[in-house]
Amino acid sequence: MRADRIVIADDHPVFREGLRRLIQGTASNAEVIEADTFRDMIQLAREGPVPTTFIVDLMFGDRSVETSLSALRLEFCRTSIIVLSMVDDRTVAERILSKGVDGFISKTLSPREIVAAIAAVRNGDQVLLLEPTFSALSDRDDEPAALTRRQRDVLRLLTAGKTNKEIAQALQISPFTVRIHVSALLKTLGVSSRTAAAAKATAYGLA
Amino acid sequence: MRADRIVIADDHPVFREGLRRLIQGTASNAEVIEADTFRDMIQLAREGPVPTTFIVDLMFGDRSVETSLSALRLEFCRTSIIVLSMVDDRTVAERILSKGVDGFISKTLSPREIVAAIAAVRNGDQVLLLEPTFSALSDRDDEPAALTRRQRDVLRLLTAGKTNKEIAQALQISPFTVRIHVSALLKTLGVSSRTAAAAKATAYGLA
DNA sequence: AGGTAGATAGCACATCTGCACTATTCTACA
DNA sequence: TGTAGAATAGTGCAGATGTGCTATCTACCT
Repeated sequence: MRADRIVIADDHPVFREGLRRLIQGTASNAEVIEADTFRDMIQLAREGPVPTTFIVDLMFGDRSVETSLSALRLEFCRTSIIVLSMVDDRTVAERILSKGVDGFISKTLSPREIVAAIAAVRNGDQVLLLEPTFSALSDRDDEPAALTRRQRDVLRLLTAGKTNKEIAQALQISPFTVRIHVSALLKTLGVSSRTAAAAKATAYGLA
Repeated sequence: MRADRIVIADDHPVFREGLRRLIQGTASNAEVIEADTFRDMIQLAREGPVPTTFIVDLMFGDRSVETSLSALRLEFCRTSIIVLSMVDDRTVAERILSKGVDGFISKTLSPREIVAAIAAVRNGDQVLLLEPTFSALSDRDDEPAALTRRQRDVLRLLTAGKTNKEIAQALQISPFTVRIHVSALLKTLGVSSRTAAAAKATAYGLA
């Protein structure tokens, strides 16, 4: 069994240190690395073996790392990502989780609960979400990037790795038409290549 | 809130029916659809609104649906996929989970536990747990498709949607060299386009 | 010493892709 | 009944992509 390699990123040294001690108390063989900025975390993660877990504070100063999570998820596909947050906002949590993060944990929980949640992600190899007062989830129909039905059809097949010709065949339309849809959805998604679109679709759970 | 649309695929009518009743007992407004083959499930899923949850038996007769799960995950990105299995094998579970499935639940658990696990996935939008005796996870170093180190570097960036030029810049090598690596990894992965490679990498947890 | 494999770099060629432009048809909506 | 938006189909063009070739350098194995 490969040793766990856990990278903690938080700009509060006290909290970070406390978390490190808590983790090492339950997983003594784990290698725990601390970073006080998101950038440092990436830097440290790229050195040496791929980390098994990221534990990231959502806010650094007044800046949220939310926009960087998709890229993090893409670059470290096999690493568990756990986001810690001071806020308990449900919509924020759902938005974060939709980026492919494995856990969203409130810092307001007790240390024991936080550690238990982290351990669950690490041991169970999956996901979980916390928040004390979560009940039902929202309708999910939150703006899927304003793609038309046909564009979504195309995006789905594109994300599956199909070429324009294959998409045309699958949807029984002309390859020319497929290109129109591809161009349109690239513009909407704000990217300039189909592979980037596929990456974004995967990261955001679109398609 | 959109109604849940749950598709159950299992070749044992009794189990299927029991599961349906259990689910409707806890989520009375859910639309539950039954299929007795994997193929039927896909067929039913493609008709009407996109399902919110798939609950799939791992084995149909003596045939495993394992190889079809990646395709399922790709086609239904926003649908929770839960795999049920008679076997408790840890390595099998991990292999299945690595395909992007949201849950792996043993049929040997009590009905109440199964329903709770399914409800957790459905409500929590993430979440899943499984197997009573899971402890540590394996080393994860199971043959990453025999790609070289450099090819993995390239694949990782490629999967993130980067162009050859961007990859070259990121890795500080020539675009020509990037193309060599791309060509090589395409051949190894058995695909013929970068987007297909990205799809495969995402589905198989490579990169 | 010789052989193999990986990483590097380049060239040439055919194809694919993304974009700009035009144009027709159909549906929904005011 | 227009009008707007979506889907359809096409052409032309520039740039990106994938493949096949050659070639050098390093590391490792026999």
